Amino acid sequence: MKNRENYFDLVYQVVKLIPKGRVTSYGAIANYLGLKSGARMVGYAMNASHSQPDIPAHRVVNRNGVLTGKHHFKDSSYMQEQLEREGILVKNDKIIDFENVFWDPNELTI
DNA sequence: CGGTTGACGCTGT
DNA sequence: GACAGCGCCAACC
Repeated sequence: MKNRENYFDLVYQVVKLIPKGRVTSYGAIANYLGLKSGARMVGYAMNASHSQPDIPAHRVVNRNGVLTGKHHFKDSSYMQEQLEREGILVKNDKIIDFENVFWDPNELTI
């Protein structure tokens, strides 16, 4: 049994904490976990989230607010569909008012 | 053990 | 403002 799940779990914990109607970026999670520049690792962990149906990966986008990982979901439109379902408007695979719906794990301390 | 890939991000031009 | 290149680190071949 590898401890790698522990690493992914850290990402899962944060993603689960994302409030409804909010989104965050890979870099924000990486920074919160202290992984710095490990944004790619966060995305990699998300890829393993397929074993964790409780992981709202659709709430995680890149720092541009673009649904870069939508192609990894069951359906290409699944990610956008879920976001719109929570009141997040998506246009051209990009989140509208991204900075408005953006949620940073660092706010937890505020 | 070495090279490539990747749901990213930043800096430079 | 758009495009290209580099870095960062774990997983995969």
